Amino acid sequence: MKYSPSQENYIKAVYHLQLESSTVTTNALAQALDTRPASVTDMLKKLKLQKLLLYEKYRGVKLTAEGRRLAVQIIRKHRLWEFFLVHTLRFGWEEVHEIAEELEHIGSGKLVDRLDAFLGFPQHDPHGDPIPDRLGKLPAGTHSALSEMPLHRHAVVRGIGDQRPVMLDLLRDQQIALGTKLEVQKKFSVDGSVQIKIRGRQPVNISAYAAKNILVGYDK
Amino acid sequence: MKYSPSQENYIKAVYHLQLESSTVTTNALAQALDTRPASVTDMLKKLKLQKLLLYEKYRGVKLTAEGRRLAVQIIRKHRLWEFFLVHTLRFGWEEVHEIAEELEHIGSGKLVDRLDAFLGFPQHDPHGDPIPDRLGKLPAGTHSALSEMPLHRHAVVRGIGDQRPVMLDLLRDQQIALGTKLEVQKKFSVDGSVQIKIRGRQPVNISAYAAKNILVGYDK
DNA sequence: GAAAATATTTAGATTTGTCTAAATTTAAAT
DNA sequence: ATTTAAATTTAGACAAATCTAAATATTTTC
Repeated sequence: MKYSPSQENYIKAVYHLQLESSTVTTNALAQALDTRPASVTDMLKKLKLQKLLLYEKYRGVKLTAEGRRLAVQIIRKHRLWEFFLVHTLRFGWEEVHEIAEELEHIGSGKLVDRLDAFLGFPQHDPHGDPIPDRLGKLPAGTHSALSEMPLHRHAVVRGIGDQRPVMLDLLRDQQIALGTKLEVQKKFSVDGSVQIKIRGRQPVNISAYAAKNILVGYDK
Repeated sequence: MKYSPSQENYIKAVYHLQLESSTVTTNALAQALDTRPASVTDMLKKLKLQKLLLYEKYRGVKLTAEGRRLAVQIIRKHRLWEFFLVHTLRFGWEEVHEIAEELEHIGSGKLVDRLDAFLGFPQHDPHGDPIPDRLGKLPAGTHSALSEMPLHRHAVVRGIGDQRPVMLDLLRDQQIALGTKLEVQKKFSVDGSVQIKIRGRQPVNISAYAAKNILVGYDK
């Protein structure tokens, strides 16, 4: 199936927003896509017909398996092109996003796969974001900041960014150490803080700064 | 100014057709663009408003200087991407046209120029067609494909694109060699073949493929 | 739990690029 | 020089993606 750039942008936006809260609102989409809520409603109806997402009016929206598959392929293209722009064409990492927004809509699957091979199957783009492989799988045992974690994904603390005593002090206080298993339950967009759950304990809040410096790994 | 892919395709088509006969008809465009004559008329009106072409109803169409500039930039992108696909990503030369049709509409001018530099400023694409430089100049007079020649201009064979024995065999048969002086008398749009005249001989026909791979020089 | 505030959807319009069918102009043929 | 044929344009319609303004739901607040 072939989708328009606009449709692809909607699917991608839903995917990204779903990482922050599992069902996505019309307004959030309108803001992310720089468009009007009414336009979002219109498009959601079309995407629902194409079975790319589940949508009940006033109830928000979720991707179907097919929608997720599509989103991941678009993200794969985006990140591979960014890698290409920075490492092959020597663009600065700040300039590549906009160009990749266009390139990600180029159709040919063979093109992406050849590009992937040419680049040496990179696992992370220039911003540190993981690049899905041909089958949509993220690099195994990925490290990413706690602040970047999708909700409810089980993860293990693998490293600490800021290792100053003040930071380690905070971690000790919260009983977080290498190997601690946790999941993000909620994200507060006001200040970027996250609420995490560790089995057998009460949920606790972690500031945006700390969350950026707690590196976690997860499988699949 | 930013133009839609559709507008760019029209401009490109006019440019190519103008090489065959200096004013271009509605029907020829409809055929080239695989669309209806009525749609062509509609679009020509819009492109005229944008001053990309000169159009008087029933009288056919011609590019303005600005239209020509745009066409050359699109062709530049197309051919650079084709070169990239064949030489960097190792596609076969038959498969690249379709993908380049999409890539040529990517906006960023910086992207094209970086790509050009990365590829080593190639002067001809994998089909032997000349690649305009950043300023729209074709590789210095000396190397233009026979297929790109305007009618009745005197030229001299300066190089051969495809140098395989099968090609050289054809050239020997037609008594065409480096230094042969010729002119194009007619172009057949059906198959892209050209009729050439060499002084003291009968006119002969050269296929589109061969014409693209016979590189000729002419002064100014 | 009703009123106020916010979020979402509908209704109707607009723009871009396309189409079909009919009308008109130009070119070709007798 | 008419008539016929071919090419081109107009008129009116349609789908995609968007918008504004108004109507309706939902959520929040008191």
